[in-house]
Amino acid sequence: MCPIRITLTDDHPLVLAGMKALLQDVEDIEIVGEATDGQTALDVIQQTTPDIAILDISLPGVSGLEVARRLAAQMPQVRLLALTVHEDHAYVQPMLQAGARGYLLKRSAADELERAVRAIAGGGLYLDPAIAEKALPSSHGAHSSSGTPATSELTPRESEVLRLIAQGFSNKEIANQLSISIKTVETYKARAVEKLGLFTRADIVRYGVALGWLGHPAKSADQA
Amino acid sequence: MCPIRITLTDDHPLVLAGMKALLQDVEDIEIVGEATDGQTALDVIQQTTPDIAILDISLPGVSGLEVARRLAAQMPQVRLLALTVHEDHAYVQPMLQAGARGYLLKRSAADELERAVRAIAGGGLYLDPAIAEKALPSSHGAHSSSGTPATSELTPRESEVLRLIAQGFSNKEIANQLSISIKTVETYKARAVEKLGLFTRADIVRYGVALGWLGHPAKSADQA
DNA sequence: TGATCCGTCGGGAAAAACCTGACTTTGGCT
DNA sequence: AGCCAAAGTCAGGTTTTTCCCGACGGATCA
Repeated sequence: MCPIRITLTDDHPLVLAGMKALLQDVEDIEIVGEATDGQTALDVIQQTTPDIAILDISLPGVSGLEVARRLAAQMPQVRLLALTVHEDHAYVQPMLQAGARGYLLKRSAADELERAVRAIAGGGLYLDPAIAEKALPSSHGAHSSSGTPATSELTPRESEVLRLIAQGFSNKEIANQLSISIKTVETYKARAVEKLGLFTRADIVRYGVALGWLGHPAKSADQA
Repeated sequence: MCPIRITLTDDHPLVLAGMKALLQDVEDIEIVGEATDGQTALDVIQQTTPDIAILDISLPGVSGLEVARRLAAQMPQVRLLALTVHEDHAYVQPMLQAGARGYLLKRSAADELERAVRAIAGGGLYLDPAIAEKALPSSHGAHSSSGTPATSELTPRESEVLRLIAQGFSNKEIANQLSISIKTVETYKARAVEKLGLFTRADIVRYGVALGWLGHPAKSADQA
């Protein structure tokens, strides 16, 4: 039997190296590629066509979610294992809808990683126990045709504004950054919080934290 | 020669296991303890008295900074290597003042970890190149006598208010939470931003992120 | 060929934040 | 004992921001 071929993606080289060290000791697992950002991950995965692509969701540049969506469209045979610190439901669902076959938390036990890999390699689906509880109950049928079911389907503008708000920018500052009117910013914000059921700025910040918009000091400076 | 004895602390078991895997392959390095929270870290370190304690700064419960300060007071012979995602200057300085002998970023290359360990074990001080630049220029002479030179000497109240602001709460919400007048909250905020040289809310959020006030979705719920 | 969604704005009312100034208590210093 | 600085507390009044309601053109889709 040929080994399970895996690519790893995490924006922290140290964490990446750690996971690699963890996995490469295992007999029938082979690390065939690594990346520390979304674009590179896409490239590496396309070049190596691994059995499983493990990727952190919070990536600089192209986000993990974006990577997942593109892979689902371009290389559906590659199975995705999402690996992240975020256990918020709002984040799990989109990831699974984007085609992820597994969702593991960084706070998970180390041996869960191998377990998840084997489960997915065997064609299964593996969710961390902690999130499995949350993810399953509210589940839905299976409509991946038109695109977006319920929550979290913000328009790009809405999402952008919400992120900037979470980062502490005022409507005026956002208006300047995006070169639009304050009024427009207010509209996006209003529509976004309406869709997501958020009320206070603190809600928005929490949402942003869950989505990985914050907590990555070094990165940022993306949209222009 | 006896090996370098090390304890590891990181709140993500997976990351912890990864670093362990990275380090334990090295000849003269021995992992003598692990922890995933600040209190446990303190216990483990006190029990094992390692040569070097590697600890992530953003920890649930007792923060890494707090751990560093207590260790500096109780076990100065244990050398600390701070390991974190935060490369903000505002975070490096307090950590070094708290006695850390090294500061490494998770975005650092993997071999830097071993390098840092050896440097510190040899009695040296190791800063990640990326932060060394920032840390050194603005530096200071060597006044560790009275305590706090310039920044970050917020009163408890100021710090508390600033944290809540970073989390997105309005002055009014904070006033309610702390059972004080809005006006008082405004005063603390004003004094805090004055001391820290912050200007916009976004500045405050960034400061909070650097201090680990945000970015830990699952955790929180501390002060009452 | 309407309905709907997205991006874009304005006016005016309401809320929040900001600036200036002030009072009290605690503690150290002379 | 008197002095003074720092920390905690608050108010009045002005400025800024946000919030609510409404609107319009373009694209898309049935």
